[in-house]
Amino acid sequence: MASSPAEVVLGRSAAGDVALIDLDAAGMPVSTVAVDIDALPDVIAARESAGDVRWIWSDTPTWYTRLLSAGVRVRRAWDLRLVHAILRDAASVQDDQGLRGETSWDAAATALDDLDTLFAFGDSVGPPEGADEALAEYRRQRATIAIARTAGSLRLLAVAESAGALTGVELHAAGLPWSVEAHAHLLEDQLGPRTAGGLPARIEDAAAAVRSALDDPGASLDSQPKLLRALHRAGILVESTSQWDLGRHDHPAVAPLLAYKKLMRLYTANGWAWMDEWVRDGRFRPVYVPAGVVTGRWASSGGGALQIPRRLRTAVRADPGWTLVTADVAQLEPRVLAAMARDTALAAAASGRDLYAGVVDSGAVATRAEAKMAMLGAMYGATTGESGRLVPRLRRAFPRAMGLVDDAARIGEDGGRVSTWLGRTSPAPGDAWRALQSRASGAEASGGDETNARRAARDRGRFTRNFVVQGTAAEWALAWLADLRTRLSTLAAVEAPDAAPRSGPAFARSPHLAFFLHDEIIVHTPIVHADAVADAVRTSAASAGRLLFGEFPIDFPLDLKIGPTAEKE
DNA sequence: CGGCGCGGCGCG
DNA sequence: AAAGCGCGCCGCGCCG
Repeated sequence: MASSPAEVVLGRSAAGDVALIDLDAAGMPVSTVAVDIDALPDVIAARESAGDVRWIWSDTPTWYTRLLSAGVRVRRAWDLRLVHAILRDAASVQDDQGLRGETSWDAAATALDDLDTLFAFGDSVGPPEGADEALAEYRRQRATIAIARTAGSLRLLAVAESAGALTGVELHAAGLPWSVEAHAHLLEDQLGPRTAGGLPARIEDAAAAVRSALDDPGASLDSQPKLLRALHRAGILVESTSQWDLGRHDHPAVAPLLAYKKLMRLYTANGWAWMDEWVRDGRFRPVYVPAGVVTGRWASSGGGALQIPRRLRTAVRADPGWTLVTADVAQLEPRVLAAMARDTALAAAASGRDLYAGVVDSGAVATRAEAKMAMLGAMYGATTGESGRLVPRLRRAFPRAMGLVDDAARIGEDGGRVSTWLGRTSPAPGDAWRALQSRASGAEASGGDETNARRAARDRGRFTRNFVVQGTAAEWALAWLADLRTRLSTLAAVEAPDAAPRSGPAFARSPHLAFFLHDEIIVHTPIVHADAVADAVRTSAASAGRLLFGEFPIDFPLDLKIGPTAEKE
């Protein structure tokens, strides 16, 4: 059993430099040192090499971005802003510390644009940066967790969330190795040569084909209302201009229009302009926003990191002498659901490679496609169509798992709140929602009031239904990331110059995380370490499962690949 | 001119 | 083929 890390609070001191406050095991301050801001990276590096430290700070991007760019990496942190948000909303918390009243910690994350100026300690836009305020907030958080009924889970969540915050900053700093050559080749292949002004040739060709097929030389293809009218004039009676709607119609304009939309999407979302703006020195560096989604999932800002088309993944290329280890979890959400619900029948169906095949073997449905549709429908709250029709069969086969999501939905419909496995709690309904419900139950409620209220209640039920599953899956992924990050950091740097990465911070000279997307990771590694990295990826997945669910028999099989990333299917 | 809602579409 | 959850970003069109 490793001893607990030392705890050090970091914050601005009254004199304008940085205070490091060492805490004892009870969280009481035992000593304070003040250091000049320019000396901070060296001081922190020295403490890191002297022993295991958890750095307690207001906000990870604020502090860690500058440290990383000075070449200093830390192992552990406690992000007061992120943990505050968890505890503020957590249903399992008694707020006798007055934590919920400390609203200055509710401030949004620091904008990345501001990071360069933050260490001037001027007018900060983020949460309090002062060491005394940070210490007081940490003591509130510690005490709040200690008396919660689920102290162990909340502490685990706080630590995992903070490790995620470190990882998010590191992912941005390291970036995803991206070949502008491969990307440009794909663009030219699909769109034609880059043009100085006007649209690329393939897009113009498709547009001309559409207008010709519509017999409408002036048809606007980019304005939805105008396009809809043009389609109607040509006798194509679609209700929308979506590709699914269009695809159901058999008209010579449909194929070129779908092609136009596809090419236009590539051009506007991930074309040359995107490349120029987001790829620097062979790296795509999105801004990751840990816990940016209410469920605890990460969001991203800039570059659309969560929406890189699979077809563009061919532009992800390791540096010379390096390779990529790509892994994603097969059916993470239903596995997490099985474990949360302690549903041994679903866990048994999930055992091995493919959960959906296991569901078929259980006899609940006939085909893999039905199993997938039914399971997604159960977790998302489908009520109509084939998905809605199949869900009752899952209810009979897996009553515990389905009972868990059905309960979550009912609580949401009633205006209640639900929590993830580790205790992240969904937000309470807003005033408008409450007003709608009480108006509908009043004496002079109209039929319209009741319809609207019922629809809003069901909308919220679908949200809370999904919240418990999506949020717990996000917790599993955090645990996976955190454990993997630690394991990777123990793999030695490679000294061979031909295996040096082309760009990036110091820590990226050895195997490191390069991408994360909900249930998928990409590690950039020297080729000599690829097998060790793959082992670490698998081991950390197993470890994450045990950390959350103990000995409950659920496994989290990975699709893992060493080598160039390829588009799926 | 900027802000915002919407339709549409990419990702899990 | 799409429906049920969660996102971000694009262009358009409307508003002030």
